[in-house]
Parts: sequence; structure tokens; C-alpha cells
Amino acid sequence: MYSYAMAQTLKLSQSPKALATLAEQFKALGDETRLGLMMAVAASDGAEACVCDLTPDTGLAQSTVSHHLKLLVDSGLLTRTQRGKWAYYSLTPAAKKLLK
Amino acid sequence: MYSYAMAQTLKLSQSPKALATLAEQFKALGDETRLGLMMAVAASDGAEACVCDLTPDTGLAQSTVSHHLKLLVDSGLLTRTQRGKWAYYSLTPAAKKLLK
DNA sequence: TTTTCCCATCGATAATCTTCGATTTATAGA
DNA sequence: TCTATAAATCGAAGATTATCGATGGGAAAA
Repeated sequence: MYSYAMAQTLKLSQSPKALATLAEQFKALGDETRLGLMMAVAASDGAEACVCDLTPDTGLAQSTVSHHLKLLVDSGLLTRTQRGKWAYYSLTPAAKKLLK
Repeated sequence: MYSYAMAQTLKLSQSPKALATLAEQFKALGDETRLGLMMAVAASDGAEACVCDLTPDTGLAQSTVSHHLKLLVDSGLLTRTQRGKWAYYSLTPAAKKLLK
């Protein structure tokens, strides 16, 4: 038993902080709405999207989508960039790694 | 934009069921206790462990650990095998893929 | 300046989740 | 058969979460 996967798991179990961070990211992805948002961002032109583009697909209120996006940013899976009136979201390297 | 990651995301966004399944698995991993259990199982001798081995590390009640393990089985991340009085849990291929 | 548009924040509510202790089921041993 | 051990199930309490409508803040347009 010396697989790469196991080396990873051992490292994580010895590092409580890394485990907490990873759990937080999994939790963020563990919601159909948020996972759908991540997919939508990844599939967007230029791999970024604004709230106004993302909201209609979800069928949810704009405030709810903003809330989910903030949660994804806080967990380190999305970055937010303001350009004019729009806020553009795109995937972080951590997100790309987890979704690959 | 024709990366492997994006091909995956597109496939998922076109397949609601696959997205729901993946979200469920992420959700299962998105709890520090459960992620710790997964790590403990992966790091166990023979890559399997019983409830009595896993419970002490968590500091939680046995019933709580059983509950979490059931959730992990139901989401397709662990398999359960009964041998004598003990129930042994081990990682599924899906779990190995997500934790790599 | 006033209006319009995009988005975040706030407060409230309903649903879901985590956890426990108590109980039940199942298996093995005395 | 009776007892002991391992683990699942149940019911309940408390915490967390998802969602909404209403509101507020900022940027651009009129």
C-alpha cells in the first residue's frame, strides 16, 4: 500500500488544517446549485461569467445566486473580478484540480 | 477552450443525473468527520476498517460514526462488508478517483 | 443630477444536518 | 440457552443552511 492516493491521505490526516480546507471545498461543491454554477462558469466564454448570466439558469433569486457565489469564493474555488457594473467569476487552480 | 476538464464539465451540465450524483459525493466528503473517516480507511491496514477501529479517533459516539459511514456508503464512496461481528468499510473506485 | 442597472447584504423562515443516548438487531462465545 | 460484543436504528435537540423579498451601494447612462 504505497499508492499516490494513500500518500495524499496520510499527509492530510497529519495536517488538520489542510483537511479542514479540503472538507470546506468539498462542502462548497456538494450542492447541486453550486456545482452547476461551477460548471456554468467553466463552460462560459473565456471561462468567466457574471451573476446576470448565471442567475437565469438556476431558476433562483439573484440574491441566492450571489450568496452561493460568495460561498464559492470564500472556500477558494472561485475568484471575483469587478469590471464596470459587472462582477466576473472564474475558477481557481484548486477548483480545476478538484473538478478534473 | 477544449481542455479535458471542460469536456467533463460540459458532459456533467448536460447530464443532470450525473451532476446530482457528483454533488451528493462532494457533499458526503464535505464534512470534516467524514473526510477524516475516509482518510482513516484509506490509511488502514488492507485499506479497510471497522467501526470499532474508526470510532475512537473521531471522539464521537458510535451511533454517530455509524450514521456517517452509512451516508458514505449510500453516496457510493464506501463499501460495507460484514465479517463475523464486524463491519468492514473500504473505498470504492469513485472515492479513489475523487481523493487522488 | 437623476435614473437605471448590477450585485451584495440583511432579516426572516423553513428545511436539513449533526449529534447524542437509548434501544434493537445480529453474531459469536461460554 | 444465556451473555457479551459490534453495529444499526430510532427519536429528539440544537445548529447550520438554503431561500426569499426588501433594501442598500456603486457604477454607468441619460
